[in-house]
Amino acid sequence: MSQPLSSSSPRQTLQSPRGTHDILPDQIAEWRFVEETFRGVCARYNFGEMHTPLFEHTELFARTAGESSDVLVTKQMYSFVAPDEQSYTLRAEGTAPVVRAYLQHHLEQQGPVAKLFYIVPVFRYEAPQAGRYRQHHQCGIEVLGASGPEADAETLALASDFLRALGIEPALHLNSLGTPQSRSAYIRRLREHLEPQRETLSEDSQKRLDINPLRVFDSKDERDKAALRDAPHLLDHIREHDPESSEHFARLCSYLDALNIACEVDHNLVRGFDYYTRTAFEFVSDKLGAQGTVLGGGRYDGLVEELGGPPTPGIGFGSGIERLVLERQATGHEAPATPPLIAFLVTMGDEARAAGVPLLRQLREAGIRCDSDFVGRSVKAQMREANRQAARYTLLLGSDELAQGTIALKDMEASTQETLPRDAAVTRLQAAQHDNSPSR
RNA sequence: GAGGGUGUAGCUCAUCUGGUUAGAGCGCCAGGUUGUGGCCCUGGAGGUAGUGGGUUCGAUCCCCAUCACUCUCCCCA
Repeated sequence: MSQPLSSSSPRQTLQSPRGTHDILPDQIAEWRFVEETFRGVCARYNFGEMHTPLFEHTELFARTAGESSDVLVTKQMYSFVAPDEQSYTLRAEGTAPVVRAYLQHHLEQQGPVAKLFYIVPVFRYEAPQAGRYRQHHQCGIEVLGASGPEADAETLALASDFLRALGIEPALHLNSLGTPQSRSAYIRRLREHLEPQRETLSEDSQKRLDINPLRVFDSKDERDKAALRDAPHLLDHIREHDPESSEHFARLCSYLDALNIACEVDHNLVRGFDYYTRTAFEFVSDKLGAQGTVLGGGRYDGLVEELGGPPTPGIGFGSGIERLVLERQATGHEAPATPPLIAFLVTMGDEARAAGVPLLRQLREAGIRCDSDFVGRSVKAQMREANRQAARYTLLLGSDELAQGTIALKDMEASTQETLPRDAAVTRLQAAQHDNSPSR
């Protein structure tokens, strides 16, 4: 296809940047459906929608990504220096900006718990792949101020309802990460277990062993899996040494049971950063290849402090809209049809064409969804267009009708046509529009 | 960042081991009706074969590079 120009040929067309995508009119219904479904579920759970800026001070994401992490900070962020010589970064994840706003606007003063949701684009410089893009869109929620497992249950109930409303049922994977204290004790144990087998690990995992041994669990390499086969499980360690987290997990499980939400404990489900605590979960599809996580989240009781706020527990999730759409397509779902075009105006001759301009406006003012030809095509072509647009009715305006102050109204399905006064036609179309409007 | 696959009209694809003006279906436009759609018929527009090099008498077809897409590792949504 056409190529991005390399400076000299101004006539070549540009493409959207790698890993970004346009969403065209024929796909927008599906997107809207996902977004509106999410808004609807959030409304029922009494979450408040919010927007945050597309870019933030780089420091915000640098802090949540952790100084030690080579993941986000080094290469994966879209950072730029503005004319004020400060470094800014395009939203690299959903949670940090919300927490920043929570602190900045003192939402904690409005009550003990803040329940927030958002639908936003997220930018990361990654190698594009199926279900992984450089700009993707996330819908997510954050519950700030509640530490008990009820908040975890609320979060998972909302997530589950959302996915169910979309008609998809990915598997819920659940784990507990304990607290930074119990986790670091566990990491020591894990390191002791893996260190002797160092040579048998994959190259990646040998590095992980030094930086964050927990991450070895992420690996799909058979050698790593073998090394982990009889490694101690984080959850077992927590059960033995972290009674509070253990209790939290047990109660959450019983809530999920009461909510009829099936889940499987996944000992390989881990997170890299210190501010993650206890509950971690992912809804994973088996139809999406390597990027199967359709919704992921967990508890982050240490994050608000990390961002300079008072100790505040938090839990939330993010869900990739692109992946939700892929999953729905993979399971044969289609967005509800958009409301039909009620009327298409066909004009004959210059005079009628001119008269059509105000007539169209009158129809729109009457609430009628209608359209017309804009390139002066033949009547036949205009009729074809009306048919292509699946218009319920065609309005025909020519010199005869013009002279009589009437208009011809053709029912495209029944193929019947009658000539009637303009106002009568408008009234008729209004009724048709009403019948075809989605009942609310 | 590493590795594999792909790249021909708007879309989906042909073009048989490199050989004259690169084809089809769908879509689009127009005609078949002085003012009328869906079906049908006819005609038309639209491609320097992603791009740039190379090999060759000759390349859509072979080689190299580059770009894009795609899949996997990695990571996450």
